[in-house]
Amino acid sequence: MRSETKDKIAELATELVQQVGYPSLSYQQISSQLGMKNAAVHYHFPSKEDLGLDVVRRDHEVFTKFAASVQGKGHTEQLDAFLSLYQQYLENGNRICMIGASASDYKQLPDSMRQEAAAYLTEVTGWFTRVLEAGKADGAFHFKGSAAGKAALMTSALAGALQHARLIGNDHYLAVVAQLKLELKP
Amino acid sequence: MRSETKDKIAELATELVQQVGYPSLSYQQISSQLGMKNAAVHYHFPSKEDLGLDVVRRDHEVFTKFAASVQGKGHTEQLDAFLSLYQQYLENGNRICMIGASASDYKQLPDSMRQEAAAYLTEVTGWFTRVLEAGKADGAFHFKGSAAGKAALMTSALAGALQHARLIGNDHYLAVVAQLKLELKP
DNA sequence: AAAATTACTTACTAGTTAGTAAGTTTTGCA
DNA sequence: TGCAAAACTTACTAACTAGTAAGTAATTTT
Repeated sequence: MRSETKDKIAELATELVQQVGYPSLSYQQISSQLGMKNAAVHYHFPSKEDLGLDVVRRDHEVFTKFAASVQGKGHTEQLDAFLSLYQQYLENGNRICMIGASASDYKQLPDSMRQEAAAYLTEVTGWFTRVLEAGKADGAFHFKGSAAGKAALMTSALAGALQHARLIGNDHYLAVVAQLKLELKP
Repeated sequence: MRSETKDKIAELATELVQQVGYPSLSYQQISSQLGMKNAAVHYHFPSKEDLGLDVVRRDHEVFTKFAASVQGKGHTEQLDAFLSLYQQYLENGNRICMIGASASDYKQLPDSMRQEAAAYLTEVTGWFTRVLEAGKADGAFHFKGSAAGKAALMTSALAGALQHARLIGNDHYLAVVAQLKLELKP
């Protein structure tokens, strides 16, 4: 019987980080929202760094499993699957992605979280690069320059679009996605 | 003799918001760094909302003046001027742009700041749209789809790239800029 | 059944936060 | 020179922050 409470804390903390950021994440908010005491959260995650690191790690794992789950599928299909993953954040309370949240909170992050977030972003851009590269080879995608450059552009555009959508509405995100897909057409 | 102190507070607050975000901006940090007392900052900016709103307004004004200053120049030149404006953030302590900072801190922002940031972003995307549209008409730029869609993509990509550069290095931002410029070539 | 481990609660600390009220100094002006 | 307004300082508050030590109840292991 593994710790359900720890999972619940991590899940809520994940949502809160995507909503308000790591610095504004508080033990009080977590404990009250889960109907427990402050110290109970500290029991599972002694320090805030422990909690924050676990949050980023879990989100990283979600992506890794996602990448494995779409492996072998068509390149357009893989891209669409990623886009709908991000779109869920938008529709679920205008969250931003974990990488974007980590990057904007960067200066307040402990080193362990910085490194984990960097590894996460490196893996995502790597995945994008491979999908784009392969998609170009089999004629599914078209773009100028290197796959790595295009991947860098796309990841940053999507992260930025999620954030900008908060300010000027979800249509902005949809417009960015539409433009990206349009430009990838052969 | 206008208030120099108020300007200095606003300037430091601007830098801090771009570094650590609005929620982590503290009167204590500002006052100690400027060699004054907490209450002195409150004298000029009674509430944190007053300060935060002024910070976004001033940054908005900087952009408005920038846009006016490059008006009439070549479209490629205008775009390059904007890019070097952003690149200064990167080189000056890995700041992120005010709009990106506002968007990621959105859930913690008072309404006045949300509205000001939204107006700011609307103005920036509008400026981009006009520059792209005109640049396409005179053959300086090439892109598929609408200028508005391309503008949405570019603003989000640049904001996201500034943030991602914190995690994986400044080369990421440069790669995104290079890709954007490459794709705009006729 | 006893011992030990897990999962908490109670109660607290030291530090930080925005914000305020009242008093003081500095500055500009008549 | 004297008055008034501007620009502060001193001293404080209430609320919040992460974190801890000690105690308790439940569960698991021996």
